[in-house]
Amino acid sequence: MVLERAIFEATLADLEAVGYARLTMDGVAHRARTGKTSLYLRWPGKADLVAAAVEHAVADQSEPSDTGTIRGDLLAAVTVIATRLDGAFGEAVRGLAAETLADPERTRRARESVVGWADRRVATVFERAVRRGEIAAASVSPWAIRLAPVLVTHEYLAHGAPIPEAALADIVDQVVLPVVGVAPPPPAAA
Amino acid sequence: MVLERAIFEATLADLEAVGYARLTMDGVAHRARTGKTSLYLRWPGKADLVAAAVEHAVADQSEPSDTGTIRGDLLAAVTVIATRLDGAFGEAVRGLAAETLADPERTRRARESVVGWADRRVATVFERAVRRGEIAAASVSPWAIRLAPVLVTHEYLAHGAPIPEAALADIVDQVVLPVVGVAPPPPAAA
Amino acid sequence: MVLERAIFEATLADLEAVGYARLTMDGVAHRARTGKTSLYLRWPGKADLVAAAVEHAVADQSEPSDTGTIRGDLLAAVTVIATRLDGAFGEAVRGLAAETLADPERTRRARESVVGWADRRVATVFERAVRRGEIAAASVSPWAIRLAPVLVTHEYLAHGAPIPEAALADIVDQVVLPVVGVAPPPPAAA
Amino acid sequence: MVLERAIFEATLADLEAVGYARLTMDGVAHRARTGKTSLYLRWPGKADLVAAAVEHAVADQSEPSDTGTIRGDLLAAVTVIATRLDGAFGEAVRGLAAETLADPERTRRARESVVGWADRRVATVFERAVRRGEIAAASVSPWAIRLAPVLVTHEYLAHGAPIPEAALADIVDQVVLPVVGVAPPPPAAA
DNA sequence: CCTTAATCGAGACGGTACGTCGTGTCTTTAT
DNA sequence: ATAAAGACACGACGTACCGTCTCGATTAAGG
Repeated sequence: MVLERAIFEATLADLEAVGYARLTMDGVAHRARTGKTSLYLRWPGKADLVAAAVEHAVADQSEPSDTGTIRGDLLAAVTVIATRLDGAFGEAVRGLAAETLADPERTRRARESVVGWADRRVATVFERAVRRGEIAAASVSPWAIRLAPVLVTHEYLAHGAPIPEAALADIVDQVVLPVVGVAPPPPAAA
Repeated sequence: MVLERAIFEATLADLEAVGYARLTMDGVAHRARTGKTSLYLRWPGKADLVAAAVEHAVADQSEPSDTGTIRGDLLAAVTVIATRLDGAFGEAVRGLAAETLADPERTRRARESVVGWADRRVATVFERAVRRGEIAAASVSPWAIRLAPVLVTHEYLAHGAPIPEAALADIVDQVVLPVVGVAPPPPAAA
Repeated sequence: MVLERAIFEATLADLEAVGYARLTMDGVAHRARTGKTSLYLRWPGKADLVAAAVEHAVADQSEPSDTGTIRGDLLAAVTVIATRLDGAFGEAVRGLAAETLADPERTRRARESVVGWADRRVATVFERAVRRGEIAAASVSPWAIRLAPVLVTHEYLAHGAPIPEAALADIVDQVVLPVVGVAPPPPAAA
Repeated sequence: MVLERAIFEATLADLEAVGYARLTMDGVAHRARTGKTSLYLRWPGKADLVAAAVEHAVADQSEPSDTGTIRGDLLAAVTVIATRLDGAFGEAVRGLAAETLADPERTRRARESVVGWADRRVATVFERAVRRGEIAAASVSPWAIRLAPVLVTHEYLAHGAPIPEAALADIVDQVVLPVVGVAPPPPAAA
């Protein structure tokens, strides 16, 4: 297991260093001070390795910060997503978009995990807002939850990292808050 | 130019046949009955070629169909997007998400064009709805326009093609219509 | 080493089949049931591969046949040279004449080996003749030894294979024997 | 014809600059300030072009210098041959050894011309020696004539240019003079 | 003098081989 | 048994030339 951890770290480091497209199995093995054998014993290919490394990396979840308002919590959440995308995780997302894992079901799960962890954060934010009485429980649907993760991820795929703060605020104010029935704050005077 | 057209057609055909990941320059050249030289004379690599082929393919725009209501028009629009994604275009989207073109600015433009053409369709739908008085002009923002293309594209990237009709309807009813201030129809009894 | 042997055999077979100019690395690799990588791991290019294959092929030396007279022995020797030239070895000679190996010193050695093995055969013939008392030890110089191999090789380069027997006899009777001080036999009545 | 001359000069210049193996039709055309069309209109390929250029170059024959003795004349002759080989002509010889022209008969003639012009020089030297009474007319055979050109050319092919003067002297003293029945001078004390 | 044909330069084209790189399998050596 | 190390078969990459071709521009000869 210590080997597995070293491989994951090497994978993430290479993702960050050269990106998904130029990441090589040889390179990962070398950085992890092991041989390709050890990689192929565990994962059938590059895409599977990257998927595993990323799932491992997003596993450690801290509680989303509580700012007192749904808007503040959402801004905090999208900021976390945007920050993660600006690194190894983002590169993995690009790779998983393009390539197929050996097992189709595994592919589905890996792609799901790209936004899944972010979904859970947003869901927590919404639950808090319902408890606070800021939004109605009925307005919380899977689509409403997924909205923020998807839009931020798309922004990354289309325009790269880092995502400007203004875009994050727009996503929260012009899309997410209206969908859950909260009036966005008046735009600041330009 | 006749050669260029043949290359584009070969590229799209191969995208459809084997997908982006297994598309090869040799393969495209062979199908277009030309040599690799002619490809590299025009584009520096596979990603650039695919980007050009796709931009060429999405260029021919028909007018979005007018069903009489914003909901009908939106459903028609997302269906067109979903249909395009289930083919060469979709495969190109995957490739462009993962790979970088030779020129960064060109990369940005290519990625923009992935949803740009769909944006224009949705914008037309919204303009009609404003004229009909279904929605307020103020509720039409770039984010509102981009919403449908992004969500459909994400659905494709995450779950593959074809996208179920129910998902398309959900995107329209639960996200887009609320954001532009239209009450969605009551859910049909299951 | 078993792989190396297979590569040499494939190289010689292709030399014989298509000649030096149309021998390709791909072709050799395919015939040897290996990949180009394995070729380039060992030799920097086509010329080096062919040089190595030829040196390997001429390495197995049988004792020059002993006919009892210097003239008979020389005729046997030039016949062996001529026979070798009419095959893979001859094609390699053409290639080595025109192309340069990666390493200049290696080039010199490879070109030397083209006639070197034949020199050694002729030297043995001369030693026997000295022991028999047919020729004086003083008349055996490096130039006298090299004479036959060079003339036969030139005949091949200029007029191709197979070299007519009459030409071989002329080389022995009109050039080599006079140089070592043996009167050639009177020309057969035409 | 002025164009033809320019092409020949460009060919010889490129032979001298980069050697036969790396000479390209594009390169010659560019240096001659013409297009490839003009080359292929006249010669079917690189080997034919080089053969023609070389035949053109060796055409201008000066009378072999008369030093008063056969040995001096022979030394002068082999020096001329060695000098020519150390340049474009030598590179062409390498090419013609390896490659085949479009027309086999043409190939034969081209290869013949490599040593043919030198043969004629040596023949003249021998005629003079016969007139002087240095050698017997009977000892002048085609093989005796060809000996010097072949040995010098081989020395070039095997060891490259420039050929050391000592080797040229050895060829004359140890091989050619003995064959025509002239006792070579005693070796100089080292 | 004009025009009709030929030749030229320039370079795109279809194709073959090059030499390199990465993949995923397999073998070897050493625990 | 498992791990490191790396050789191996394979296939795609992007480049260089080949020999063919098309295309204007220029030149030359003939009406």
